[in-house]
Amino acid sequence: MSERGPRERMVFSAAQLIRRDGVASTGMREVAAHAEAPRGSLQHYFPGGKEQLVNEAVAWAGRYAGNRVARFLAALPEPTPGGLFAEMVRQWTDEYERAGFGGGCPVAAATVDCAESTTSTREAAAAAFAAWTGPVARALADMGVPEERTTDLATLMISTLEGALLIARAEQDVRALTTASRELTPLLDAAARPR
Amino acid sequence: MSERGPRERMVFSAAQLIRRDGVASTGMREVAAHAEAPRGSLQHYFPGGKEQLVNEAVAWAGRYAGNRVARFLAALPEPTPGGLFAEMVRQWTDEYERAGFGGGCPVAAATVDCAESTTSTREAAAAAFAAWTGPVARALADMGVPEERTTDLATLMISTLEGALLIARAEQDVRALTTASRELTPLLDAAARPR
DNA sequence: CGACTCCTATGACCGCCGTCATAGGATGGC
DNA sequence: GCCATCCTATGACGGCGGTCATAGGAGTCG
Repeated sequence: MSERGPRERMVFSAAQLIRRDGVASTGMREVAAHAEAPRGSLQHYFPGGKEQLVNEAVAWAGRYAGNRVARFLAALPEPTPGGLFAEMVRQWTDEYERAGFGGGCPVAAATVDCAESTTSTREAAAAAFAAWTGPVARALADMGVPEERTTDLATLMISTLEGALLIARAEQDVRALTTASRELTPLLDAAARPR
Repeated sequence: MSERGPRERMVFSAAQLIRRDGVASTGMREVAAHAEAPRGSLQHYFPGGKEQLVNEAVAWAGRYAGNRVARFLAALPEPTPGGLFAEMVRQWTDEYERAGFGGGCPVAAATVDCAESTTSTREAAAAAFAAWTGPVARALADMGVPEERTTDLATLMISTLEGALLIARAEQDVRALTTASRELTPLLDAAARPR
């Protein structure tokens, strides 16, 4: 994950811990330890305190998810909406089967924990969802989905994925994820066919 | 909400606070205060501590969601899968437009906050999802959805709803919810038509 | 009246957390 | 050598949280 400076490591570690334990249960000391960064660097790099760190972690996650889209497309021999969604789902089923159900989506965690209490974090989460929805919608457009539906379908895909993630984690079973992919594929592919 | 004994009020209050602030940010003292119950009653009724209280709140939420399904069906002149989903979504859009985006789903909150740290709560969340999926699946069966698809479609509906809830809260906009309803309805209704 | 059970009340303990304050290196330019 | 800047290090503080311990009503039944 590109061993950059301690600052980036801390943001990355924060995202990892948040997606596992939630925002409130993730301590600053814990982030520093996980990043193998000095505790004193926290207040140096993040004078805005935990709020700033969390917001940057959320933003990082949004960018990461958005960037993944291009990689998924590259992996598909023939890009289809259903194929893209299947890849998005597969990223998670792979992780869960390989490493267990330890973590969910950090943006979801931040939303659940901070939506009501911390305005700036809620806004960061909204921005992260936007940074994710945008590339997905553009990809759908490239596949022939009419412009007026690209954003709606992208939102649907991400909604379904996020919800299935929750259920999969609760059940410790990828069932909800594979079901989501299977059931949604026909609808998505139908939207790409010119009518 | 049926002014029952203090015990039930505390469970109900816990669910309300959890869905607003998450599990970790909800204090026991806060629950007692919200329920207008004496603090000492907490350890009396919930000797298992916070874990027990949270688990009961999650279970309560699951039962509540499951029971709602019958009410939604009763409200529909002609029951259809899409109509049921629209009602499920409408419950949330109504709340958000009436009372603001203060709360999400308590089961989602518990999953995000406790899935990795507290096994019993994760199991309670899985049970809550099951208590919700069951009635939905049975309703779909009654509408003519083939048995082998009822559970899958019910899971899809709840996945999509949960994810859209997250996005709606982050954006403070019901857009994701209405989109989910609109885009999923054709797929759901198609499954009810005998082929 | 006494005893017993159920519930309430309150204060104390200990641990964790975010933050602040302060000082100690390190590095690079001059 | 010296200074400025950037980063690191560490201890302390105040607050809050869950839990425990202990005791105080409040009925009820014998």
